[in-house]
Amino acid sequence: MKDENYFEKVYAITRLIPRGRISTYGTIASYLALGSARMVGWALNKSFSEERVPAHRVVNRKGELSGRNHFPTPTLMQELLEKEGAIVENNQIKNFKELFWDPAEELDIEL
DNA sequence: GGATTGACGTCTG
DNA sequence: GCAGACGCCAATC
Repeated sequence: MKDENYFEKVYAITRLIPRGRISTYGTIASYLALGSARMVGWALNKSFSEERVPAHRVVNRKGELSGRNHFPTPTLMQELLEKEGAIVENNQIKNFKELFWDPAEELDIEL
């Protein structure tokens, strides 16, 4: 029973994302030293079956809602992001830079 | 057990 | 600056 699986780490980080904040696969992957951003996407894919993880707050490096197609409804992701104050246009977050959240930042505060 | 795919990222052209 | 190809690591077929 490896509780310390890489996807559990991703769950923790994704759940720690504050409302109105957004993170990226590469940042999380780099922080968790997963070695590949794809691992993050994979973990989030399982997250739907595991627990309620705000995966809609996690987007690719371009700030694009790449995973919206995997949501129950392709519009759900955008709806949630807009509801949290994010400006989504053309399946891409306009104020992505402003809403960008880094796990290291949160860790720095905890430390 | 091998080959392909996958919610991505970085490099080269 | 944009487009295309390769690389990552794991799970699924």
